[in-house]
Amino acid sequence: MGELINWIQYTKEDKGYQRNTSQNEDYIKDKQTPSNKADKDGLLILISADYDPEEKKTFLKFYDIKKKNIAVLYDKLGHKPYAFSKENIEKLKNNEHILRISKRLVGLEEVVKHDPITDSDIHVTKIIVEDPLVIGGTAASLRNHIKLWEADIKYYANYLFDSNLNVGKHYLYTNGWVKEVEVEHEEPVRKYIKKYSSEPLLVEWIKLLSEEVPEYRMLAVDIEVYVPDQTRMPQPENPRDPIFVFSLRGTDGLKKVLIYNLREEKIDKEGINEFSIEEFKDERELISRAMEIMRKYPIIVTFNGDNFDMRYIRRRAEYINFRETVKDIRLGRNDARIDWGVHIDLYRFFKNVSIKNYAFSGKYDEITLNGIGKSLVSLEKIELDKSFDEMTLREICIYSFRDAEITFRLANFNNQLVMKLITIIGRIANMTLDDVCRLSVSNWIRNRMIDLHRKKNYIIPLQEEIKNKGGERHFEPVTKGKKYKGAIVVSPKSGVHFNVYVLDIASLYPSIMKEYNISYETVNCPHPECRGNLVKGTKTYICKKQKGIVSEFVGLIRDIRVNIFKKLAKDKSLSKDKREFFNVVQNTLKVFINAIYGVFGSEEFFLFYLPAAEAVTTLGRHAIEESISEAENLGLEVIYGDTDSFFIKDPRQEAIEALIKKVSKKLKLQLEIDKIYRYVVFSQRKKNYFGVLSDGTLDVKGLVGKKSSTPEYIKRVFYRILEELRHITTQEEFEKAKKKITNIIMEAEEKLRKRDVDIEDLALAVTLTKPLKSYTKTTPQHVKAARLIELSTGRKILPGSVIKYVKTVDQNGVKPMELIRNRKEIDANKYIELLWSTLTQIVDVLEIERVATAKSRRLDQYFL
DNA sequence: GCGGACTGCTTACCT
DNA sequence: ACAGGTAAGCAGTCCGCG
Repeated sequence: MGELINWIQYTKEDKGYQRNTSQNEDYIKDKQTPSNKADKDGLLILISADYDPEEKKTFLKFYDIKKKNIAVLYDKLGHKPYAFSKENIEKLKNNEHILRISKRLVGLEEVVKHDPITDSDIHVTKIIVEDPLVIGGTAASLRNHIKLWEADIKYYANYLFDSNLNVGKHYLYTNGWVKEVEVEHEEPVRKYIKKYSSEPLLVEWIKLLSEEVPEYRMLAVDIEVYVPDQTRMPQPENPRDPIFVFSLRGTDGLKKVLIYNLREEKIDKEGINEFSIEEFKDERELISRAMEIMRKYPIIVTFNGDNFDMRYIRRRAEYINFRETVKDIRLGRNDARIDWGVHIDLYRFFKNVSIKNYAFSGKYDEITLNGIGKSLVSLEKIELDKSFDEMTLREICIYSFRDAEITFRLANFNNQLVMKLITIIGRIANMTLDDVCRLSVSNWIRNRMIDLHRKKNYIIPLQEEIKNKGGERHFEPVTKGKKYKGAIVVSPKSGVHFNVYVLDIASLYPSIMKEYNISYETVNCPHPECRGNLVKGTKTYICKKQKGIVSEFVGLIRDIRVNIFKKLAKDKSLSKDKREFFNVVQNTLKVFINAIYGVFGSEEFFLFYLPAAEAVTTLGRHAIEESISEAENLGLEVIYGDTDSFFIKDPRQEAIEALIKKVSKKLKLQLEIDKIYRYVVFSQRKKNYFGVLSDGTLDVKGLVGKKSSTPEYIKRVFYRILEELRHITTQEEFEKAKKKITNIIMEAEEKLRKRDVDIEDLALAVTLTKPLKSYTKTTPQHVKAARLIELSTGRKILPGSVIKYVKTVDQNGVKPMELIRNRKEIDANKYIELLWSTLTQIVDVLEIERVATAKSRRLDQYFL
């Protein structure tokens, strides 16, 4: 391995490990405080772990804060892979499958575990083996032949849980061991640690989450492959085309393009000062040099490197008999990891819906380098109007470097916000950074739940065991195909309403899970004495004796967020940077809190239990119904409600305060004023309205004019109308605005009729959500358009791509944007209909009417 | 053979 | 591979109609 991994020799020599059966022995020998804060010698942060199949050991990857390198440490505890069986030892000893693997069997041990479902201690057999593959991963593995518990947890994850290690935590290295280290905290943090000193669990979390996240040394990498005829994309699994460009951009200021000059072209470097160019005469030299540079960086960042860049490098090197040079790139089925550090694939990270919607509040919608770059760091790809064949190598270098630059900026903007996020998620989930950036929120939560089970010595139940608890479904879901009934939506009172307060129940579902002790083991628990503790309107009962593991976890992280990190984020005695950091922490906690209910309500989730999920929504419906009726008792007028929030028209201040008190007392839930509208406009449709908030900002919900698929032209008319409405403060002003709005509509319609609109602005943009082949039941318009693109250009349209098409007068009725040649093809009437149907949603309520039919209409035939 | 009523599919949104 | 509820447009089907 590389020169940078200084400590590997300490550990690799240490082969004579002993078997250690005590599963809870600390890796950490003792606690230590660094004598001097400035001296960061040996101060490490755990960021990753993996299993070395040759050494048959787990190794840990630490980020060395001072050296800004990776330190690798191999296992010294003699930890071994294992799983549990409920058969007793004697019986197992003679089991044919155990006999079959006896050579790789380390031992069988009887251990006591707590079974959360029966709430009792049970004796199980721990099957300890030499190699994780004995447990799972091959056809012959034990878990495919005998019933095992905890047999589908990655071995290195197991290792972290059992060794009491936590990803993202600081450790101190001395004499071949790492020790847990007490890092210094700032005064406000210390204050909280003191305040909650009677709750050790809470203190642990405060400490863990407030530790500093280092500034990582990283390198962004992007490669280009030379494909002679542009018709095909380079395929890593068939790497017949040469890699000819590596663009590299590092946090230390490195800006380099390495190019294999396969055309023997004189590259014009004049005026390029953004980066330097290194030329190579041979592809192998290029790859060697690129790998040499890459190995100097502990963190490699790519955009889609798992399935393209890193994979192609490895496969191509193998293809040209150059495997040795790239053997420290390890390809998995769906990922590419690097032995010398951590490879972060930003494509995987940004694709994650929790990241997209919660961490970045949906600021980007297209998951491409261009789309995300544009939205988050205001840098776009260089547009290509010709193929590499037709470009000079100079042009290709500039093009390629831009990609590396965007990737670099995505990883580095806002003080490495993305890396902070990944690290904090790693801390909360106790998951390696490699896994955090590749896996979804359900895996993050699963990982932490497994850790919590281990720490409580709970055996993790099988999905079938949870299902076998039984318990019926009590309410038919409203939506066909759903598993259980969800939230309620109260029909809006249509019309214009001034001075409207929106109240919402603070984190409704998580609060319910916490307050009502909802967890897979506490809902329909085994204790006869809890059977009377029913969820209203159901036969579901909830445990009164034990605190549920899920409930406890939600409660804990919710408390930490609300009581500590939200406050730290606003603590003026802290520096701006610190406050921002704590704000990222509290937002990351929010991601978890928001996702927990959904994850536990998902059938695939390993702790899914339908009666528990149903109990949450049932209690949620009660909560909002009770809140609304309490509001009405206080003489408040409720004009709309959805799930956890309701709208009150022109309320008395005291009534609101009284309501908040009442709900807090009666339901143990916190009502909050979410927002106040100067006015809000409802049609009769649910989840569709707009309003102007007290600070004058426009708030549009659900209306067609807001949808990403609506043509730009119609959107613009829509927002122009709303802009007219935005300034209105009184009923009288409404009347005046109506005239203006009518004019806007008439003008827009006239332009459409004359087809006096840019074709691009008429495109509907609809996402293809699955492969073209799998639309068998119907052929939606965007599918028709996508097929036309494939037919005429030969380009393959993949799921996730946004299809832009226009409505035409030909027999298809649609045509992809890029194939339109003539304005005459456009079906103007369809667009006029579309315009009206979009605007109806705002205009209806304002009593602006559309009178004549499309054909006979003239401008003066509109009236108010 | 045609058109309206209806159902189902698909997407994008809200909480 | 986090949930359910709602709106809207369109595709496809059924049914009545001398």
